[in-house]
Amino acid sequence: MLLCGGFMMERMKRVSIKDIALAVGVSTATVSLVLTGKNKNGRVSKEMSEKIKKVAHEMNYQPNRLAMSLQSGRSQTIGLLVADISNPFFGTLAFYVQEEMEKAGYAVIIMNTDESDVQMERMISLLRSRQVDGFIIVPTEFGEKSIAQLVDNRIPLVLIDRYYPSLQVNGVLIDNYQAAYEATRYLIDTHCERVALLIYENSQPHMIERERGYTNALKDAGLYDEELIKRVRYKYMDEDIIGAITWLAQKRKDMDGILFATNTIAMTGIKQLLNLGFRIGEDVHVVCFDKSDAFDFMPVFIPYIHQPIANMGRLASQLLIKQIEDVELGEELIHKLTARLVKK
Amino acid sequence: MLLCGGFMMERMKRVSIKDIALAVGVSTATVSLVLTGKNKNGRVSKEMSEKIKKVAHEMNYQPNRLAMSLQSGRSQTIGLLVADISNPFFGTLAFYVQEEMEKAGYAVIIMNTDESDVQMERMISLLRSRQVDGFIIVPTEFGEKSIAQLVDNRIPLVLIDRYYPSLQVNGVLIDNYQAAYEATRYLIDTHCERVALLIYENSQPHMIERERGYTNALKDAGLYDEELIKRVRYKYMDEDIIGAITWLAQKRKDMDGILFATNTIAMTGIKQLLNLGFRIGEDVHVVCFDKSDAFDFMPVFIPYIHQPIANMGRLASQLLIKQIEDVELGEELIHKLTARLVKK
DNA sequence: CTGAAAGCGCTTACAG
DNA sequence: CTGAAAGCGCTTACAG
Repeated sequence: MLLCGGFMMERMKRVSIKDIALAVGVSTATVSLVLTGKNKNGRVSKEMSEKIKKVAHEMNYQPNRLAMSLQSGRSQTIGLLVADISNPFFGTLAFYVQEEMEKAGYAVIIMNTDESDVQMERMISLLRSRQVDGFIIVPTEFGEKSIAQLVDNRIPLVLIDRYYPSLQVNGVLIDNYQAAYEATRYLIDTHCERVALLIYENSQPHMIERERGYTNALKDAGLYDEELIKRVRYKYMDEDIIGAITWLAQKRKDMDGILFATNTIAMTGIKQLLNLGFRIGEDVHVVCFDKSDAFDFMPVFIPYIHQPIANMGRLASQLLIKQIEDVELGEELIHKLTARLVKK
Repeated sequence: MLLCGGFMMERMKRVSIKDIALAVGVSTATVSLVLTGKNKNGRVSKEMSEKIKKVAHEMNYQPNRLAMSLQSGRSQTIGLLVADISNPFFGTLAFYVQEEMEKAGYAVIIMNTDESDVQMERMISLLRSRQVDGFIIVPTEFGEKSIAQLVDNRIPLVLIDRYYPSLQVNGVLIDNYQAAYEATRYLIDTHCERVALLIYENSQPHMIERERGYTNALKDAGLYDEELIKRVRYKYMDEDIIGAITWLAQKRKDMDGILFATNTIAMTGIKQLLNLGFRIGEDVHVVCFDKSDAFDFMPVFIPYIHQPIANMGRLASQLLIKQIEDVELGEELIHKLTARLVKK
């Protein structure tokens, strides 16, 4: 029984529950019951049930999830807001979020905020009007208000990679203080005495924590010097980094170590060090956040802080699903995973 | 007029057109008309119209796009299927597709096929049941049947990066033959006489074209040697590449150039060359597809074929939108963009 | 064991 | 100028 023989060349109207009901000679309610597997206590007879399934299959019935969603109030879709999907860190994060959510039957709509608060707000509202069941968000620097609104409205939400300390909301990130402390400590142990920090000029807690880890490690070793902290702007990153490295090279000829607060900063920073003739691992030691494929091509191994991206993505997804499905969540709001320093 | 004062702590039922109608004392039809801007020929009085807008705003009304979609049959959502979102090539592609589709009011659901035909089929069906308006797909090697079905059903669809020659469907990709020819020609001009090719063992047209470009360039120069073509498996890429390079180094000591058919192959390949003590640009010259940040760290510049990813993503999006909105499309089905060889 | 009816939140003829 | 009604494709009490 092929009902769509001659229509192959037209964009076909898809077959609905009604068409099946009509074909079998039964009500749509019965069809729905059978097809959704809610025919528990033998409500529909075995034979009828079989017949309905058979016809549905023959007619190549695909349920319209939009209609199901409208009915149930659940879209089985979540929104993932990242700063930039073309950045491998976020790409990988998206990969694992997607994988984990799909297992639970959710689709993921990914959008880029490009670090803009305005964009983030727009996208949240856009996705809400699409009735997403929840959000996983890498929040922007000054977007606290938009996030607070989600929290107030009890929208299922997990922040990832960064968070706002004032908000009562689930967060998944690494222990940035500990990671930066350990990385700095490593440089000290490598006999660096003048360790610089290159970091975003930015008030986000995860950056502040990294700076605090760096600062404390140096203070604990009696080596702290405020002048060695160089801040760069996200928008003018490249020129600021080049300027900072150049400055350090000229004014601070005793500089012998650098902690790069992000991988992106490290990429440009290391390039500039090489341009200026520094021999990494000899004239200057460096550590950075996150591995980059590029490091494999360096003549010397570049130590880095390994963020467990897969675990971050998976944990965030699991927390979100629990929120959506109203499962008890446990006390802990912020989940700090441990980042490992990889020294080779 | 704030109607939701005390409910802030409950997950609120969102305000609907009905609530507004009730509040203003008018029918839902009128509210809909005003709010969708379809109140052309003064159907609704100016004052009433203003009042409705005002109340809608005060009640913080957000339309439910699911309901709109069910009604209109348009979800304003498209599916983007890539091989792996954590790969920067696809991440960047996704970035531009997303950007372009968003401009036109479409959301993008991104999914990973992981190069699996089965996965691709599953995802297409999943997304169809979510009523996506169209697809942009990086097709898998043997997934022709799933794609053919979309074509038969006249689902708006654009293939990207790869295509199936037998199908009448829009495609956006680079001229792989020309690119590979030019790259190989460049190696010959650099005085290489024994140019190897490292390529996936794979029957996809884009790979075949790359091989054909390579082969013809060498034949035209009278330098072709079948033995210099080494095929690697996607699943066992690393070991196969290492094996291939090692083989070339041992058995083909006269090998003096390599064309890497993809960036991923190049990354491992170059690493292995370095491990074996080859000096790139001296003992052996290489060219590969796509730039990688890693190349900035090489002591010598690595020539690469620059694929115009942004243009590919944008063009694919525009073609898809035209299909969805039934705009005349022009004769050309396959759009081959020119890839540029970057020699520094 | 099965169906008629109401409803999810919208839009769109149709009638007045 | 405005409203009642039907419908998009489902599900879910309710009634029999």
